[in-house]
Order: sequence, then C-alpha cells, then structure tokens
Amino acid sequence: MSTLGFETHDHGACVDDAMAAAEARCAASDLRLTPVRRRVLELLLAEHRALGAYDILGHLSAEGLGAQPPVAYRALDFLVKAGLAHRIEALNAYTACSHVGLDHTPAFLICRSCQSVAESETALTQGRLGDAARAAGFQIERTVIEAQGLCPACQNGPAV
Amino acid sequence: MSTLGFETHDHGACVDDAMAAAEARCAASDLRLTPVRRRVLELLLAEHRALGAYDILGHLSAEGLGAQPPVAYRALDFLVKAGLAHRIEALNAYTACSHVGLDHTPAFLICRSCQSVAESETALTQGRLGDAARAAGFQIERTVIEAQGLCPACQNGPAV
DNA sequence: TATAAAATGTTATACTATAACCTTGATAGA
DNA sequence: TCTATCAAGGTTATAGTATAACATTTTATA
Repeated sequence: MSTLGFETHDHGACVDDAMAAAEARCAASDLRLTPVRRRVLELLLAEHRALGAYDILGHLSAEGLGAQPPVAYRALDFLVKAGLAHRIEALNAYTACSHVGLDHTPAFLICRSCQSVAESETALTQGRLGDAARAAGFQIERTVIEAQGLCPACQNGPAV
Repeated sequence: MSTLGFETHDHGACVDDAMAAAEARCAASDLRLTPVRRRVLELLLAEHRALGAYDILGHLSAEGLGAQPPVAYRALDFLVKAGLAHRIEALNAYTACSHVGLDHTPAFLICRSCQSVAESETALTQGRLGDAARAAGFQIERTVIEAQGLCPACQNGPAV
C-alpha cells in the first residue's frame, strides 16, 4: 500500500509522470484528452490538494478556457469517469488520481489544517466494510473511504 | 459487528428504543432535546433512509415547526454532534444513528435502488485505512466510510 | 426577578450542481 | 470531397445545498 501526498518528492517529475500516464490511458481507451480536460487535470495535479469545481472554473475562465460551471463540471466528470481524478465527498471537491492505471479502490487522508490530500488504496471486499457487506448480503459497487485529521507536518505546526 | 437497516424487524420498537436511548443520552450529557430536535430525530428514525435537509424542512414547515433552512440545519447539526444522527457525505443527507450510546466509527451501506441505508461499525485504527494513516504519520480524527450498491432486496427485484 | 446563555425565527446570500438548448469541430461513410 | 453523425464545448437559466448575520424568545440560574 503506497500513500502519496505528504512525502516531499520531485513534484515536477510527479506531474510529468501523471500526465504521461493520463495520455497513455486515454490513447489506449480511445478517450479524448481535450485542451479543457488536460488543463483541468494539470490544475488538479499542481497541488496535492482537493479543488472545488468553482476553483477550477476560476482558473479556466482566467485563461479563456470557459466561463460557465458546466465547462468545469463536464471536464471533472470526464476525468473521474476515466479514472484520472477522484471526487472527495467530504469536501465537495476533486483531486487528481495518484494511481492511474492501477485498478484500485481509493482511500483518502485529508488534512484539515493544510487541506492536503493523500491517496491510499484499500481492497473493496476485504476488511470490516467487506465483512459487513457480506454479512448483510449487500453488493458493493462503489466505496467512499475518507479520513480527516492532521497530516504529519501539521501535527506540531500551526494547526488550527 | 451488527448491521441494521436491511433486516425486517419490529420497526415500532426500533423507533421507540432509539428515542429512549436519545432521551437517556441527552439527559446524561445535559443536552436539550427540544421539540424541533426531537421531531427531526423522529423523522430520521421513521425510515432507514437518508433524508436531505430540505426533506426535513418540508416536514417541519408543514407542521408549523419552522420554515427556514437554518431551522433544519441547526437541528441536524445538534443531532450529529450529539451522536444521534450521521451525515451521509455521498448523498448530502442525514440518517439516524443506529448505535446510540456505543462509541463507534460508523460505516454505511447505501442502496442506490431503494435508498435504504444500513449502519455498520468499523474501528478507527484497525484495517487498511488505519495502516495507511500510521504509515503516513497521519492522525485520524474522523472517518467517512460509505459503500454504495444494491441491498439484498434490490438485487433481484426491479433494481434500476 | 435580573441576567446570561441557549435556542429559535428571519432575511439574505453563498456555494454546489445540472437541465436544456445551441454551436462547433472531429470522424467516418457515401 | 461531401455530408451525416456524434462528441465536445458554449451559454442561459435554474435547482439543490448550506451558512452568515442579526433579532427575538425561551430557559436556567444567580
């Protein structure tokens, strides 16, 4: 299990790798990474944070890429469906996927102080949630696994 | 681990028990279960489903208990803080707690066909999410664990 | 009763999201 | 090459979710 987002790392390479993976995935699956979609993915990748649709829209409109909400929402929907981004339900916001290409069940660690988001992985059918679902005869299709708290850097620092 | 919500059961007793537990908890913790708060809890308990704040508000205003959004939101906030209800992030909705009094980390099984919600329990620090948090040095304060899919009754029936 | 604290009532507004319809541009078949 | 088709983007309008701010009422307690 790898958790990305809190470690210091070569972020330029991190972004480049992710864009390359996204291009590869789109090429392989006959998905079109259009300019708007590409730019939204770049915005999400720029920080290991979750961005709201209207944050995205602000950037897009400043760059002349579209001024109305559906532009941002459609691009985000595409990225989520394509597995290139995830929606963070607890924040009504979006973050780039850190595990493109791996068939995974994402889990998120969300810092309430610096708003950074780290993506980890879980198994859909393992663990207590899987046990509970099996016991109840429930057929899981999608999971939302999000933990909120303090990241390592904010536990001593000026955490609110 | 008990999962409530999908089993057929004596719902009248289920509601009565939950209201009694809520009263006991409020009495013990010096919390005030006012008429609006009590009525909202009753509305949530009436069905093992999640209700939106505006669903609640509709009932309240029909009953002369308050016509503006803050009335519903404040009652819901109280119930959530008091541990008598939970917010379902994936639905922007609320459901009554099925484990009042137990210090628990709730997990939810949400049927996309009939909208029923079953509450189960997990442990905060166990399992893969706990492992990931420990490995990353992340301090969990709250978790959102929600599974969406099909409940037993809807797997054969007229699931959409 | 006087006072403070908690809860409620109300207005206004902010934030999040999508329906509906139109235009543009890419693609593929005749 | 033309043109039918469809995916994507542009735009308007509106639906759905949530809270700030302030006034009033109720409750608990000094």
